[in-house]
Amino acid sequence: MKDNNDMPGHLARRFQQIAVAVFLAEVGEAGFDLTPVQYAALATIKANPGLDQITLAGLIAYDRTTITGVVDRLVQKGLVERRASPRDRRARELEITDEGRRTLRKITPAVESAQAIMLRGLSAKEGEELMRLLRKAIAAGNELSRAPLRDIKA
Amino acid sequence: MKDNNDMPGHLARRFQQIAVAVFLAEVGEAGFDLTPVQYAALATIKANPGLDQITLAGLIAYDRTTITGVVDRLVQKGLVERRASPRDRRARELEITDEGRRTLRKITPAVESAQAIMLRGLSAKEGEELMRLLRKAIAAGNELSRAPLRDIKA
DNA sequence: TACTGATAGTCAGTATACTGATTAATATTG
DNA sequence: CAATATTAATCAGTATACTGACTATCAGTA
Repeated sequence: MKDNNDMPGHLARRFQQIAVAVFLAEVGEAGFDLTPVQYAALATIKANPGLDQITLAGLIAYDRTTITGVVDRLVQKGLVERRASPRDRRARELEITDEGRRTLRKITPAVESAQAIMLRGLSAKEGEELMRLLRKAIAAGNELSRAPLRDIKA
Repeated sequence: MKDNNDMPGHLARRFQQIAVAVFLAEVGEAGFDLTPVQYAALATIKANPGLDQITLAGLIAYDRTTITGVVDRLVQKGLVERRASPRDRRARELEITDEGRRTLRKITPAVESAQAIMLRGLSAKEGEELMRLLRKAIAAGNELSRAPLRDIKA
């Protein structure tokens, strides 16, 4: 009888569960109220000023229907501005605000410490190897989810 | 600047996302409508007849507030029976039904093939190593989430 | 036994994630 | 250029996950 511990799917779920908990704990202790998903979106908006929501979704592999709510909350917190694109009236352009920039800067130590904590059972070498294997498995499975990772359209 | 691909948290999320998509696709193709979470719960109920919801939650590391809904849906699908415990009037005992047993049996090939597909980018050795590292990281972080893995109380 | 604390389960509320549909606008093509 | 297809975004609906509160019950102790 196959145990849960032999199921990569179960291990994936469990590791993610811990990763989220650690992230929220570290960030919360630093005095911020930002989820992992919101953080990734905010950082990506900062790195790609003026991008639209579909591009944002592709860069972090979120579903397009999920991104709407995530951006809603970032806007509501005053960290991001959303405005109609002048080039394509279907699209919304996203821009980080000064407040968003400030938050991102101040939150970084907590985010980094969270990444360390979630690997605390592993040696540095093992942590690297885990990330390598995850990247490899993810690359092979990229097209299997509804929200694959996408490059910026040239 | 740290990339998403260097963040174990992001990789965890992405791998889990693919794992769920693959599971649902395989199981759906086999003609069943069962989520990974429901599958794990069902298998655990079968292996531990008469267990209560808190014990079930501990065995698969689900939050106790999540398990309520999961069991609701299993009961509604006729796969599980929930009844008051005679020993403890707070608790509910869970039992798999014949229909649940049948479903579990018929769904197994799809579940196994899903586990293989989500590792298809890795060699057998790499897949084993990924699972080992995940298990190790999870063990070290077990207490960090609200829903840690728990043994059955002796 | 009465009091205190712990436990099983649920509920309301919020956030991710998806399916599938819809609207509005843009792109493509006959 | 008119018909068609595609695309950006949103919406309604469902399923995990969690926080924090609450009820009912049980267990331990003064």
